[in-house]
Amino acid sequence: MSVDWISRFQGLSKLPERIRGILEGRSTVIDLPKGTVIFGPGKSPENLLFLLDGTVRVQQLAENGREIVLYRVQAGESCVLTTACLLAYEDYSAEGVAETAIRAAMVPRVVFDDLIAQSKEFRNFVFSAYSRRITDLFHVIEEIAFQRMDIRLAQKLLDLKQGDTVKATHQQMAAELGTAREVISRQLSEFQRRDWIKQSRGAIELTDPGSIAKLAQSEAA
Amino acid sequence: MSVDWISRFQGLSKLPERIRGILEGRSTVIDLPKGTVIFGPGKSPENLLFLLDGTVRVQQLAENGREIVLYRVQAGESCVLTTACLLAYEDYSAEGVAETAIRAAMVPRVVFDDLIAQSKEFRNFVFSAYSRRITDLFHVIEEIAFQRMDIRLAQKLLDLKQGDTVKATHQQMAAELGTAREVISRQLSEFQRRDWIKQSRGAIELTDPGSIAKLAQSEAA
DNA sequence: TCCGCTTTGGTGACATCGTCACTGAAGCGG
DNA sequence: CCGCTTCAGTGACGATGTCACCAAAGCGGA
Repeated sequence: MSVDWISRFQGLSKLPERIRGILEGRSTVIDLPKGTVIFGPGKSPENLLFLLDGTVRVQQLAENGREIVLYRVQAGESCVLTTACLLAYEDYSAEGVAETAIRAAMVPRVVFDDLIAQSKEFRNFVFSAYSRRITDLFHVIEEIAFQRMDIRLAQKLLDLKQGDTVKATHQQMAAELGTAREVISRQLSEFQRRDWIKQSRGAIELTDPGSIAKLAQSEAA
Repeated sequence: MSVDWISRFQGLSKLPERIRGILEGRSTVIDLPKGTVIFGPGKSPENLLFLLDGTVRVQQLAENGREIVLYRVQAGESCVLTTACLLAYEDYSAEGVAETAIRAAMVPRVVFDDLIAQSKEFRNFVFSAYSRRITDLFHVIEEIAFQRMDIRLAQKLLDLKQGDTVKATHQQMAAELGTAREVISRQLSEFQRRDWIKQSRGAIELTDPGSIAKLAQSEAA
């Protein structure tokens, strides 16, 4: 499995040749279909993943069926954080789902621990990944607690747009923001009334991204 | 500064003698008065702290003056997480404040990195601390996004009570839960109407902790 | 002791958000 | 075309957040 996937990772480019060798030699590249649950309640993986292609959505489920997206892991990042967490505390309700078909490098825990011990560069990569995630979580908390829903929705639309459309149902947008579907429906109706968007079943076309961006900026930190 | 503070840390008890020696020899025990800002925007410390006595409150400030308590670091835990974060991303608004007078062991970054490299036990301690914090943050997100305010307030009252009273102003309770003072005032009025509490300036006496606990449990995960 | 100031808490009015119940339209497979 | 499921729209109402303002409690100085 000696594919050169390491060079795709910004933070791993400075690894010494020897460490690169270990990481490359003892990892396995795997492909998983869209929708695969990478980790979740009662499903802690034995291996740590480095994401080569695709994205993983990490979300939290509540008892009442509501859910919220915490963050996404993009290609070139690692799932270290949540994975490591699960190893320590098994009893929480966050899960990671392959949002697209994904390709990832799988590294056994022992190898990971070994690399941490041996390479300062690898440590930097890992701790930097943790930091990124934690600041993401801080950001999520700040948004939920203090930001108006219309502004958050505007930001999310810009965040998720591909070209000038967002492919998502109102229910999915609600899950993104941790709110109820009805709230999304009303906000989108209002956006449509202002001619900012055109709605169709399962998709939202941004006809006036400028105005949306203006709203998204209006009180952002 | 060869005080034996390490034995106070549950997770460090299994450290090999050699590692203990390094940690003990290269750390400095310091005392800080109540209210000291340990870290915050534009104030990232050069050293990592292990908290021996007292508690540190980690909170986030929003633009509009609102704030929310993210978690507390108790004696026997380390501030590794947020400290490490700050080293990577300086631009966020969380800060750590000494909630009481505190005593802490200060470890330079280089020593910390060295210990990570050399000791598997130390790595376990650090990663376990990260995991704890991250699950805390997940919990905070879940509470903010999905839980009713009266339930959250009841939980917080039980959490913060010393004896049968909570010493805090309505404003401070609001900051604990990331809400507005008025909301706290109204909820507490309702609790008082039910004879669950007695209010006085800057303090809340829990006269019926049982009923409060019942509410706190009512929909908790 | 009284006065003036700050801090703390109380309240009404209103906007926003979450919940519930229900309706109807859009797609999809027979 | 029919029946089913999924998706979206809506009114009513309770819960929460915001704003403006007031009242009471403490506190320090005259």
